[in-house]
Amino acid sequence: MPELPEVQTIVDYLNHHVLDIFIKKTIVHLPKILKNKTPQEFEKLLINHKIVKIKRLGKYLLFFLSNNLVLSVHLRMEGKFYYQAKEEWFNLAHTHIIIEFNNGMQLRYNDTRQFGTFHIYEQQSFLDSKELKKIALDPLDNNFSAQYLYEKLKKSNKAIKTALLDQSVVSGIGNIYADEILFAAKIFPTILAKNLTLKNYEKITKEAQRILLLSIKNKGTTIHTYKFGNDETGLFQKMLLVHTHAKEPCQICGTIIQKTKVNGRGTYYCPNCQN
DNA sequence: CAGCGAACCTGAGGGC
DNA sequence: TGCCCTCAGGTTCGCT
Repeated sequence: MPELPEVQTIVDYLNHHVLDIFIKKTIVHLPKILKNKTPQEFEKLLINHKIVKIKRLGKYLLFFLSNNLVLSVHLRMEGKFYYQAKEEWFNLAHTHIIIEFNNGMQLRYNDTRQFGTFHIYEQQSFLDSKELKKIALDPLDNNFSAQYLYEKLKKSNKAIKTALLDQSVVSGIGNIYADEILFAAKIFPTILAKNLTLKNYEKITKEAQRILLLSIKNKGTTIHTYKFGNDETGLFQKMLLVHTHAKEPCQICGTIIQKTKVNGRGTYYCPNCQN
C-alpha cells in the first residue's frame, strides 16, 4: 500500500489526534500481526501509557510511548488506521488490532491482506532491530544527496527501478513513485544503476524530492484502497503521469505509455521520453 | 552475492 | 451466475 507520502500523511493525521491520551485497553483479533509480542504482553505494555510522538522511518510508522517503548508499524500493501469513537461501526472482518483510549476513541488497525507488522522495542535500541537497521535515508532527509545515491549504486548491477525500490539503498520509494520519478528524470527503468552518471543521480534526486513533497501536499495517492484519517483519500493520483496510464498518450510527447514488468512489479514508462 | 519466483493473504475485475 | 485467471502503494525467504 503506502509509500513515503502516504505514510507521512497518516503520521501527520495521527499526530494531530492520538497524542497524550491514556490507553485504556487493547483488543487483538489477529495475533500474527504482532511479530514480537503476544496479545497479553502487548496490552500490558500499552495500558495506562500514552503515545507521546509519532515519526516516520522510510515506510514505517514509529509510535513513541510514554514508557520509553517504541511501537513500529509497517502497513505493507493495505494496512490502514482509523481513529473513531468506540460506538462507530467498523468492519470486524479486517480490523485486527484496536487501541482504545480513555476519551472513548479507538485507534483501529485494518488490513485486508493481513501483511502488516507490529513490533515493540526499547527506545534506546529500536534502530538495531533487524527490519529498521537496514532502512536507508529517504530523499527528504537532510543528509540525503545525489552523491550519496551515486556512491551506493555506482557498482550495482540492478535495474535502476529495482534499486530505487530497495529500502536499504533509499527508503520510502515504492512502485508508484519509482515510475513517476524515472519518468520525470527521463531515465529508462531497466537501465543498470551502475551505468548512470552522477548527473543522472542529481536528476533522480531532484525529481524524487519534488514529487514526494508534491504528493505529501496532496495527501498521497489513492489508486486501490489507501485511506487516511476517517476514510479520506489522497489526491495525487490525478497528477500521475505514467503510473496507471498504460495505452494512453504521454502528456509530454504523445507517445503511447507502455506497461511491462521489472523485477515482478508492474512498470509504466514512456518509450520516447525515457529513451 | 545476484536474480528470480514463490510466499504471505484477500478481493476486485476481466474473459469465457 | 460462476469459475478461473491476473493483478494489487511490500517485503522476505529459498532455490538455482
